[in-house]
Amino acid sequence: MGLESLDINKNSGTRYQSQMVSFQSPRGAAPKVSCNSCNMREICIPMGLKHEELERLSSLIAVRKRVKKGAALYRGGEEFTSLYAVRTGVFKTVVSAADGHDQVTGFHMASDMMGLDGVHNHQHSSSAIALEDSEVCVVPFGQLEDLSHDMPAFQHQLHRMMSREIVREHNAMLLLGSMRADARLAAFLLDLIQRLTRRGYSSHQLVLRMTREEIGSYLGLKLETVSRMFSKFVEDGLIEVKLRDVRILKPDGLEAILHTHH
Amino acid sequence: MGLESLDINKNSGTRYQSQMVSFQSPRGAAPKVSCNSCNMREICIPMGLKHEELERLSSLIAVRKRVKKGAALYRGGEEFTSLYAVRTGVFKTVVSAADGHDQVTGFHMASDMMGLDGVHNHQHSSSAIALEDSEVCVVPFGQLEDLSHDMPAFQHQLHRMMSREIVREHNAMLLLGSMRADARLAAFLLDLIQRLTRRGYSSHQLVLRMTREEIGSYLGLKLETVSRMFSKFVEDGLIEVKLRDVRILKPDGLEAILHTHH
DNA sequence: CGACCGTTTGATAGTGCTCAATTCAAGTGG
DNA sequence: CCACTTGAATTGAGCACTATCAAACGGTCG
Repeated sequence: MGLESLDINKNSGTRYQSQMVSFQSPRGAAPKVSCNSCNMREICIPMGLKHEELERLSSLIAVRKRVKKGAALYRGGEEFTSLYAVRTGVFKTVVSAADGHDQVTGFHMASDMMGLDGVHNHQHSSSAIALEDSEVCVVPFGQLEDLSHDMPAFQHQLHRMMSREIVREHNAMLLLGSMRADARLAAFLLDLIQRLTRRGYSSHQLVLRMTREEIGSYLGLKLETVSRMFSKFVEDGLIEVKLRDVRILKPDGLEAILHTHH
Repeated sequence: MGLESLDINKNSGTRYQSQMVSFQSPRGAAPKVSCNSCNMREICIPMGLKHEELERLSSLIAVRKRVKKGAALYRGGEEFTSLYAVRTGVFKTVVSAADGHDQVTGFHMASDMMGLDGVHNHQHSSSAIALEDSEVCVVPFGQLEDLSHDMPAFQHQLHRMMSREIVREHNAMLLLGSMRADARLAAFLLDLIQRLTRRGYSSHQLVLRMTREEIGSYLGLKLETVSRMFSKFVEDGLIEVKLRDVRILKPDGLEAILHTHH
């Protein structure tokens, strides 16, 4: 199921992913960037690119940017200039309805791309908020298009990323349009675990970086309902929950919920 | 609100849009294609392109394809080779859940693009079904990428289309995640009318090309609920409904529903 | 004309929301 | 260091909304 998500323990070890940040540079500075040495290169933009292409991509991504917890990387309505690849930390993206009420459209962790919705109309139609102190790679979109002119493989990679976003949202629509509360939360947890596992984290333990309310907003549920579903899963012995800490005891049990009720 | 939709009367005149098809060619044949002479060129792919660029695009789109009512243009799982621009008629796109149960992800009318979800993984992740006898322009994606190499404006146009799809789905998520049944249907009707108006059709009258069940699938509601909401709008004097024929009496009244309830 | 599909409408049940109170964790300031 | 504050999460009770089951109607097309 194409959902989005949070962050978690590295295997059963330390809680924060500080080990993923190989160096700390002065606040707000622009550290030298190399996609070659980034341990997300296998699943980030560089995926499948040749060495020379990777070099040129690195030269493009000259800037990283730090975003403190609660701060916005960009906001709806602002001019669109760049895409952003999450390097460390977690973000939520939210769209605002006419009445000012927000809805979370995704959670984004290391290697995830943000900002694609801004290409149309050259302004962001959503906001990206850091759920913890985070760092992103800044990818100027104009230069990205220039670069892709004479690098077909790279151009195609860009198209695949945009298409993946579309597929992901199709799945989100399927979830919002046809699943019950328990199935929504089960799908959410399974998606989360899957994405974390792909990044080398534990496949049975995770730390939620977002509130129950944010989960509910993403799943189309109220925060009380999310809390109740967590409690139900605990009662059924499927998971263990201590606030933001979640341990998956029976992944198959969660999987089964997706197929119950139609 | 970025929804999707059906088809309708041309102003208050004839019901079908046969006048939009300037010539009829033999069944299954590949009629000569010219974006220049297509009356959708202002809002289709060609939007904003210069004359020379338009010529090269036309040469790319050498084939049109007819799809009979109820038939599939493509199905989930099939190999992805081309994008499709609706020329006449209406389509629905549907994704299938693991349990075989479907969900409509969009309705597509003249000038709308379909198939973008197939770029990722090179296979279609949804199906496109014609809701009436229709015709599409076939756009081979590989050639489209080739063409965009040396035509920056064209490349950017492609990116904007993909981004627009993402924005549209964000709005669909907002609808599915936070609106009540009446607001969903009101948003659906308003989106429909807006899209039809942009294409030169009446701004207050339309013909639904899809069933109540398909509308419900798209809006995350059961067909009975859709029917009841129609009846409620009629009672309130907002619209007139005679099966598939809908007349919008008070657009502002529908608009107001979007803002009621929080 | 009859069969069938789509639509409408009614009665009832269930799911998730609303409102409200309580617990818990993590600050903050005296 | 503890009292206080604040924000998040849990839990309960009642209700609103939508789904479900069922029946009847209507339009279309063989």
